[in-house]
Amino acid sequence: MDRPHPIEIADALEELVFSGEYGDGDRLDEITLAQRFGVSRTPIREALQRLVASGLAEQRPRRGVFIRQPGPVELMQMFEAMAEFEASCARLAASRISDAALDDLEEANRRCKAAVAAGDADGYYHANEVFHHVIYRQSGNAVLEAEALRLHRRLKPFRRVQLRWRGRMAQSMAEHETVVAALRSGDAAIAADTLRDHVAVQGEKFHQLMASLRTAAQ
Amino acid sequence: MDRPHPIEIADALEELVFSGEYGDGDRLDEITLAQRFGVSRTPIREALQRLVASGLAEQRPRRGVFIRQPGPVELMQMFEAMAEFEASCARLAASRISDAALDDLEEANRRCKAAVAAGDADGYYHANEVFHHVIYRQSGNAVLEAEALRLHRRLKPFRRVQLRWRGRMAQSMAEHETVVAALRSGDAAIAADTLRDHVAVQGEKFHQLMASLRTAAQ
DNA sequence: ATGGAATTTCTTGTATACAAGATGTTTGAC
DNA sequence: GTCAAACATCTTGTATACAAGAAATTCCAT
Repeated sequence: MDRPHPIEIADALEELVFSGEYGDGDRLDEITLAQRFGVSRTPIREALQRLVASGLAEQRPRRGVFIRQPGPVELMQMFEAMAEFEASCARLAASRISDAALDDLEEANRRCKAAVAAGDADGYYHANEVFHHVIYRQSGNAVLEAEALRLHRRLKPFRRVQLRWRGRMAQSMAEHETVVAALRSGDAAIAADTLRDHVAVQGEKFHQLMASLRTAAQ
Repeated sequence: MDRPHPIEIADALEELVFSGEYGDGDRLDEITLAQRFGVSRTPIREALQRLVASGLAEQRPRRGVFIRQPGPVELMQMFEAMAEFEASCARLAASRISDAALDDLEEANRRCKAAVAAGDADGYYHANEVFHHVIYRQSGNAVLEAEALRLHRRLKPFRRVQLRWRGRMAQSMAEHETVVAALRSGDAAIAADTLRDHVAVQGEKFHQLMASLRTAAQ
């Protein structure tokens, strides 16, 4: 890009954080970034504030802004909150979802399964994402949808570890189908509870992985 | 203040929006604000970005930032989302709340009732706020708590209209007590459902008010 | 040699100058 | 008189200069 907009810079920085180029506690030097993106400090500072607002970094006055990767505790809380948000979306969607959206969910599930069969990790994640996004949308509540999307996006880098558990995918697919069935029959409670557990399990699995890594490191 | 920090400016602007000095669609002129706060445009721009990030204003490129008061539809969605957040907090709090916090909830209820009896509107709102904040905190989930606080704060100016309904307060208090009882006995479902309805009713009432005002205006 | 204080350097925060786009007005042609 | 185009003005966006506080280094005293 010739003269990147602050919002583009913020997105690029986000990508750098997600891709692991910046780790927890790293300071984002304004001058360095200004040179890197070929702009002055002003738009860089705007982009940094955007990062701070999104919770990806924290600002210490007169010190600078620092990358703030969530620790194990906060991550668990994020997964738990995600589970609650999704449950809420499912609950509301149960009485609002359109037939077309139900078909979309089933289509997404088909693609998920196909991707699993083909060993296509990217395909799986994309289809899985579509599945969840459709439910957010069908909550019929743009505020809730936006919050769910935000947290979902934030947790994206941490969901990948799920792959490590053999057999989890099959169960995951079964849960998806239970959710669709509940939504089709308008059963709000089952849809909500199933989806809540479905997401919460990801948090559990992640927690187990963290624990095992921690143990292995010692 | 001598040289207000951008964050202080943002808070002040927020107050001006909540107090009604700025209405929907008003443009926040950088130069005017700079003179008003006795600083240059730079810290003003930072404060404005903060407002945009919090959803209170929207930025149109090369046009400026404009106050964006939520319309009736978005307000209903915000109340609905708030109800879901509170239900989630209550659900989690049911198995995590401390005895001390339960006492705090009952104390808050006592103050609520006393304020109602004394016709002390401010006292009522403060005690009511404490009640809800304790539940957020006792969810044991800082992420969820932060989201709930954010939305609660955002809806603050719109909750006041509740006063208009006679008899609502007594029912509201009864709902509070049902919630406390459910939390004390660890009944997550009842706590969640009661609190959800408790908040959702506020949205309903608000909607009715909006509709009546709309009708009256024609 | 080590602890501490002063100074130097480096970084953030603020002000101002400049660039570029958007809006509003004036002027001219039909 | 009306429409359109050019121009003037105003506002946002960016760069840079300057101020102020924090960290690091150096220097001195013990």
